[in-house]
Amino acid sequence: MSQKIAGVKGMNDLLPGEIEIWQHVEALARELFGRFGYGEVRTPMVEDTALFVRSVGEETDIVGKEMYTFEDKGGRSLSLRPEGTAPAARAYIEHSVINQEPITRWFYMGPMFRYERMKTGRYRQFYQIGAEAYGAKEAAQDAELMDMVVQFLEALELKDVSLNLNSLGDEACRPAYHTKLVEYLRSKRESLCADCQRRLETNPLRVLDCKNEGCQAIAAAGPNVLEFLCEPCRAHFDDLKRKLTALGIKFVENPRMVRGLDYYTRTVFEVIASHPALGTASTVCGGGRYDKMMKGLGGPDVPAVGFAIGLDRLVLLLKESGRKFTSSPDLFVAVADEGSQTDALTLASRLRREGLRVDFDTRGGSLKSQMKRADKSGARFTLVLGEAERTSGQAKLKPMAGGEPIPVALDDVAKTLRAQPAATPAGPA
RNA sequence: GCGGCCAUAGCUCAACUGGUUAGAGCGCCGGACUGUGACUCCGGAGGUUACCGGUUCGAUCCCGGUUGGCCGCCCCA
Repeated sequence: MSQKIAGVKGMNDLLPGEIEIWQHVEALARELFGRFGYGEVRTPMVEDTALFVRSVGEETDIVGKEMYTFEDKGGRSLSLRPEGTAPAARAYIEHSVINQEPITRWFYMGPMFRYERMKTGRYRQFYQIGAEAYGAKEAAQDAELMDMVVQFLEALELKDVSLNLNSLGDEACRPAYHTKLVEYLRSKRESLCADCQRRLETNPLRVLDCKNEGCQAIAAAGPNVLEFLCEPCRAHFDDLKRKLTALGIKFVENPRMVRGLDYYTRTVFEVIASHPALGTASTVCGGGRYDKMMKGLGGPDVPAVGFAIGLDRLVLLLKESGRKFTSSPDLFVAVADEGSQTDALTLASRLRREGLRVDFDTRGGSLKSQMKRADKSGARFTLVLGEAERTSGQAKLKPMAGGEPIPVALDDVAKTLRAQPAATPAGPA
């Protein structure tokens, strides 16, 4: 017996029955983002490793220990993309888009890869839908982007989500805050948890969102990043809050929210969904402004702001909602006798050409078994084709939810079926 | 990367402290009803008990390893 081959750990198959949810979310994103003027881009899933090292940051966990990095046969160091912002920026630079238009709005969707310990809502191949706006440093751009996220989540009918907002300042004010924070945390070192004592040296900002109660109290009493913002950063943040309010977008100002990627300046935001099905994977969207990244990658000095939505987590929430996303056939064509199979196949073909969703059991078999299949398919109507129908040219549309069969000419099936009122949701007990 | 829990049919789960041929529900296939699904009844297929090794007269059960899944930490979407 040959060995069974299993899928790679942390990388999942999506089959019919579940894929419809993904398609629903993706279709909605394309439609809605298009309304906002965002165009879709597709970049390769593999990039030069240096792209991520220079943008995401060498010291981040993502680059430091989670990338799928390998050498190709030409000796190049390549990596499976762990996120989508850097590849999009690379494409933007490479195609000199800045010289063609002053403002560019892009979105993308597709798989990302991080070698991590798996959990609910966290996989090694996971999917993001992201958007990036290049060329506008104004707070209005941040606000428009967040409006798009909010409208997207609303359209998905997701409840219990909250938008967290913060500003990390820029190169003019962040260093002073950083120094002050480290100074303060050092003075409280003995009271911090073991993890935070380590973070103090590696990534002091991370102490701010430690779950430990003692650390939270210490962080809350420490220097507030928002109080260290320089005047331009302060003005930008205030402007953003005013515009969000004008848009009717509720947000929570959270001066202790930090993000794991190095490229952010000024605005950072997260959308948190509180649902038990997500466990600790409650962040469904994260984003922010990265005004310095383009230049850092050797491109033009172009400001940018973007976000990424975790599609896997959205799908988990939609599964929990119990909503149905599958669509059923309009008609099932059943064959009464073997001699009618070719005509049935031809009929099904014609009706599909006319736009109907038609199911048909190509194996034939007893009429009873075909009826069972028709029932299971969820088809609205079943049409039985046999010798009698072929000679008379007349058949019946049997409503699977119950009721009287509707006489129909074989030449008129699509028209007659479309004229039928939608099935009544109410059924007998 | 660290700590803990778990793995039996396609799915959800049984099988007293180690003891004959590993069961049920759902699903699937067929029949009762030979041109009509659902409800009911009857029957059938489907398992190397995740994998490898050990202890034992005997292992689904005990032990070790591997792989995979879940939870917390870390981190993030």
